Amino acid sequence: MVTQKDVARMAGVSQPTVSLALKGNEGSVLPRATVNRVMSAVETLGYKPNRLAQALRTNQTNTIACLIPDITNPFYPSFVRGVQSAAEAYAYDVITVNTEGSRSRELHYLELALQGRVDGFVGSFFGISDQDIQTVEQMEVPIVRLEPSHKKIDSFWLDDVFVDNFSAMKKLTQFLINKGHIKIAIISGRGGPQYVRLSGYKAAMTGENLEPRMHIVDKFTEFDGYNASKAILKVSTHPTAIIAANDLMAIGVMRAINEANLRIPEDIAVAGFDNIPASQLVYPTLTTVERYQDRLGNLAVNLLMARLKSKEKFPRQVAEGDYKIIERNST
Amino acid sequence: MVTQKDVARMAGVSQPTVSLALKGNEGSVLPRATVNRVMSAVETLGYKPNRLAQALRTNQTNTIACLIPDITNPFYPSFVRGVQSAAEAYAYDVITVNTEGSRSRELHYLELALQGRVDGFVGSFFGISDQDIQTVEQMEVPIVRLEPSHKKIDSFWLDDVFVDNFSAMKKLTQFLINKGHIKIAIISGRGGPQYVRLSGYKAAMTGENLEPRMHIVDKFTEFDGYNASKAILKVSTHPTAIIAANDLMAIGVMRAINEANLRIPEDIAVAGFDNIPASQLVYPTLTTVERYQDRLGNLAVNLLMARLKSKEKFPRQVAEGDYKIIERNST
DNA sequence: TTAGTGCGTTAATACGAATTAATAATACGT
DNA sequence: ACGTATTATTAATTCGTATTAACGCACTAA
Repeated sequence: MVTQKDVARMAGVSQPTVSLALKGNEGSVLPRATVNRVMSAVETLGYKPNRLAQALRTNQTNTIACLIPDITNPFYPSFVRGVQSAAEAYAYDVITVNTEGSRSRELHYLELALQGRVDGFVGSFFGISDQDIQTVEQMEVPIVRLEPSHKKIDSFWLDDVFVDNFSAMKKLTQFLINKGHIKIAIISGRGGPQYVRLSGYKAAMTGENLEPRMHIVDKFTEFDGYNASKAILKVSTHPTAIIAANDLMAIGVMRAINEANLRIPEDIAVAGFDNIPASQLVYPTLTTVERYQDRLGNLAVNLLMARLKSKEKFPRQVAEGDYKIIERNST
Repeated sequence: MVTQKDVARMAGVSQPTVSLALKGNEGSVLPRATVNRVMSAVETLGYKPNRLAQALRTNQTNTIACLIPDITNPFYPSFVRGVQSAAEAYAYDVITVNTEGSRSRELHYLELALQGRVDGFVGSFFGISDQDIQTVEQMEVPIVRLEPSHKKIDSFWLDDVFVDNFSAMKKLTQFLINKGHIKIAIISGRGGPQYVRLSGYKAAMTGENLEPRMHIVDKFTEFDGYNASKAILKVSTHPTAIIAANDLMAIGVMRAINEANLRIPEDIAVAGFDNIPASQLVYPTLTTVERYQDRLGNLAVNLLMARLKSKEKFPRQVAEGDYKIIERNST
């Protein structure tokens, strides 16, 4: 492995000179001639700085960790991609980790920072609750969370990016109401983002004096959506529209409707949430809500970098991401 | 940040003693009493070893890089997951990188090793061709590639995992032939794995004295499959089965068939390749080929670890992964 | 008493780069 | 020619850990 010492020897200077030359501080310190000599030695030897050594000395790893519950969940890859491409622009590396959404694993991976492996975190923290914020605050490591709504807490280390799931779902519901639907059911979970979406739905329905029809599920796969709608369709006065709190469940809903020999959207309209890749591959294509995860990833990294680059602490930042209702053929 | 020095001070010993105590080499060197003293100091101070310093000293980062063309391509996340979970078992971290399948980016990221950031590589190398193998060989860094077929090359650093795409596609074609199909078309690209699959199809067809009907595409999205089948369906003697070289295209094919008011599978059967999540969400569900990417990820990491743990060079290893035809409702 | 033998511990050093403080070299003014 | 300012370069040290060689001590055997 080629080191600065080797470069120094070849250029006829000392190691510190090489270090200075490489930093390229606007010709103020080193004369151009020396820099050139060093640079050509760097070139011919193929020197690459050892980032570990740099990190050890400077206390900066130029690496961030991206924590997500599950990379095989179709929602996350594009978030990760957004994170990676933004990080790359800052010359940062990204370590992506699956936490399974478990608190202990999340806390475990936060130790990466204590091991001096990463400078900060970006990601979706399911398990870490308010009581852990103390712990996190003590670590003094910047974290940017991907959250389902605007949360007000005090912190100098926790920033958030979020998409307003509440108003997104409210708007989606309103969209169906405007299409003339009265009997609109929702299938949703009770936790995290799903709770927020549920509230959005409720707000829209009660706002129009319509009766909410809520079907709560514990898990959120296609199968769960399928099962829930089986029950919904049994009732003779079944709804004319079903909203699922995510696309996977919505696709399950569509299957159940198909099997009941009803037509989509003529008999029952269906809408989902997330705009996963599969949503435009099903037939009919699924109306859903796009959250621009890649942009969220970008946004998150930008917030993180602001904190990493700044020498002073500053109060928590919260950035809101866009959403958009994608109208397709299922409504 | 708590260091060994701090622990040493508290335990009333020197830093090297702490280092030795932590290594825990079967009580041979240090007496239990000292070890205990150190350990309790570690505990109360919450000491975490600085992996950067360790890496600098030992020349081992306990980190591997996972290079893939695109994390948003549904084929890869489960491979990545397999890699991560296997690596975690070895206490290795994984840096996942999108290469966009470009040779220059692949080569660029291989430099991570020269920067002392990773111990080895796992992933799918599209761009790196035979002439680069020399370069790679010189780097003396272990690499495990995910390949579409068994490749014979000489190397002490390049291992491969592969699924036999040739026989998989041959078998899939045979499966359709056995169902009584005579006119079977294929939509495929010409490069990489798609070429291998094309060959498998051809072998099966000519083996049964059937005329291959090959439709070559340049890109492999749903849209490309859709377009290609538009052309196929125009002909009055259209095939009774269409195979697409991947699921995305197959789903495009299904859409085209739907729009032509033909039934799947009664009028035309459709089969894909990859078993992406969407393949069981479409209607009808898609017959396809599962390649167990997570296991491939595991396998790849195992090969890599074998090389990392061994002190001697040994000849290239090639491991074959399983595949399985998943029969669903589209055939 | 002396040399020898383990045993437990530590001094010293290295890893590769960054940084501070200091020195060497040169230029400038009188 | 001399002092001073300026510029170019480097010696020395640091980051946190691992490792080797060496040290000191207690104990045994002669």
